[in-house]
Amino acid sequence: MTDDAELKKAGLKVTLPRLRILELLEDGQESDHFSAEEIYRQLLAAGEEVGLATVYRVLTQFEQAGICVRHNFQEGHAVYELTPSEHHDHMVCLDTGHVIEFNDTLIEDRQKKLANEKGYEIIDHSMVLYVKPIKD
Amino acid sequence: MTDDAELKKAGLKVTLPRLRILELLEDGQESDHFSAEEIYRQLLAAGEEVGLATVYRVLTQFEQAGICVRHNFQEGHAVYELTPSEHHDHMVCLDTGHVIEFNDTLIEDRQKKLANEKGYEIIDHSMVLYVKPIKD
DNA sequence: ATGAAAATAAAAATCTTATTCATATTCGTT
DNA sequence: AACGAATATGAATAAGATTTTTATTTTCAT
Repeated sequence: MTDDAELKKAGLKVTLPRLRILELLEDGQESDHFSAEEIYRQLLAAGEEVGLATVYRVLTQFEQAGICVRHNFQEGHAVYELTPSEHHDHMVCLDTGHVIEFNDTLIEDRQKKLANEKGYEIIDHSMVLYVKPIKD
Repeated sequence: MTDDAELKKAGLKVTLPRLRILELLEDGQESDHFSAEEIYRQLLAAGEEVGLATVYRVLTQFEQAGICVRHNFQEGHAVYELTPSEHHDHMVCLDTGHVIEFNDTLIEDRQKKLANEKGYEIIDHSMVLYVKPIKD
């Protein structure tokens, strides 16, 4: 689907800031998770005249529309990534800050089971492994 | 170990704010995870003359000393609990805010295995299940 | 008891995110 | 292609959480 259509489907008017932010998220998709501040600086660096308030507003709208998801790692600010087609969890390398995505059905199933045993259903979950490279 | 000794062992001078905050964490241990603001209000309510800045400072020191651990759930502020003797993860009820602690070695082992497969060792991890009661 | 080192309270600063508001842009209808 | 209502924008400001600064007070080894 085109970015244009993606925004319309979400009931959002097609504006330059929204297109640029969506493109940014799509471009970096494999490499990175972005903070609002990072997106803001990249837009400025690219010559866009955008306000930080707009970045936050748009990211919130994207999140509500299901276009992207927000993660609260431990850096004191949220990071966003395009909503992945398949759910995944994260490893964050404490040395490099690199983010690795992974998915494990064994864990997912177990989580459901544990919640059910306590009388709950899982609405959402977050699992982040903070790791360092094994030295050998 | 006495609170007094606990502080000294951490290289922290024994002061009233530190004792009071430590007591608070110990008292509520089973029931709750506290935000800095909550601790501050409880101390004020108890007649202590303590500054919010001190609460934050002391909590940070406690965390560095390993006395307590900080969690970043999704409420916009961190919560603290005494460092548990056995590691556990959390379910947070989205209806009531209630926090349930649990531990599952099956998941823990699997996490280690997944990290190792990618060439990493786990330094820390966080797993939070956001849940709602099953209606039947 | 004394004094150096460390801790405190209060205020102000910071950082992240949200809101207000006057202006500008989108887009369905002419 | 222009109009106009609805919506979006940017700048400034506000709000909430946490940290830092600074002058004063407290701890604790002597």
